[in-house]
Amino acid sequence: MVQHEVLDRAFAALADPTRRAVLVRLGEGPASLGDLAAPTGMTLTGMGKHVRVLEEAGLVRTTKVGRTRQVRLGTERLDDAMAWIAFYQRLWERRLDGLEAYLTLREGQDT
Amino acid sequence: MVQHEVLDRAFAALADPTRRAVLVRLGEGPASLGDLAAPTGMTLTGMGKHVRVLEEAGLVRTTKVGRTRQVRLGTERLDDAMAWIAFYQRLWERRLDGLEAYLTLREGQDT
DNA sequence: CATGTGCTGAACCACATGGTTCAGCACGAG
DNA sequence: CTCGTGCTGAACCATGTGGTTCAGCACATG
Repeated sequence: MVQHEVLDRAFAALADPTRRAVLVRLGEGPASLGDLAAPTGMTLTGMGKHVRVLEEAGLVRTTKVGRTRQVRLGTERLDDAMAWIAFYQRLWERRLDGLEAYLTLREGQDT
Repeated sequence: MVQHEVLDRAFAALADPTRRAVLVRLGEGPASLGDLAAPTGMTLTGMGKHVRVLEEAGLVRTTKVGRTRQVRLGTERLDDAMAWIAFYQRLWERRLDGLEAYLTLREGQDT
């Protein structure tokens, strides 16, 4: 099941609203760094850092086109992240079915 | 679609291998802080911080039982996190079907 | 009641993150 | 060739993170 570092980077990358916004934006098609920075009011350098984080997490791929850098989606890692959640979630679901029932029962009874 | 802060916390919480391990461990049933700290070789205080992060992210619920703190799963937020990924992933999939085809085509042709 | 154990809070540390400014490189257009 | 634009790198800053130690509170047990 997937290396830890991979998940670390992927989840960390997703933990920032600016970066999630970039991903959403990229869903509409590739964009240059400037395109991505403009709507946020952030500096190019700032956006550059975010994009690098996304790239190192494998959520995005970039290529230099002339003097602009094109950024586009690369969803493989997103699959990894979701796979992790999905796997354990399913595993837990069964547990919780029984557990929740047990707890609701207990909560009714004082201590 | 889910508040940003909620996702921030959930993803950030998942971005640490220690915390993911805690979640996995809790899948086997509730545990005390000490139970969780022991196998990691971490101090109680350290583990306490991790658990607090998980709790603030809504991934875990804790209750004080006597002088020990019982930690157990609370998967609602995990649903949120997965929902976000799943939503956009599906949205992107279509895009990428076309896009990837286009790109593979281009890659074959020199520049 | 006395004591040991489990947790909590405060203070501290090193390092990562999210952002800036400023200087400069490199490419495309005139 | 020259110039403006888009990006990049370095330096810097404030704040957050992941961990520690140490002091102390609170509960269960003898």
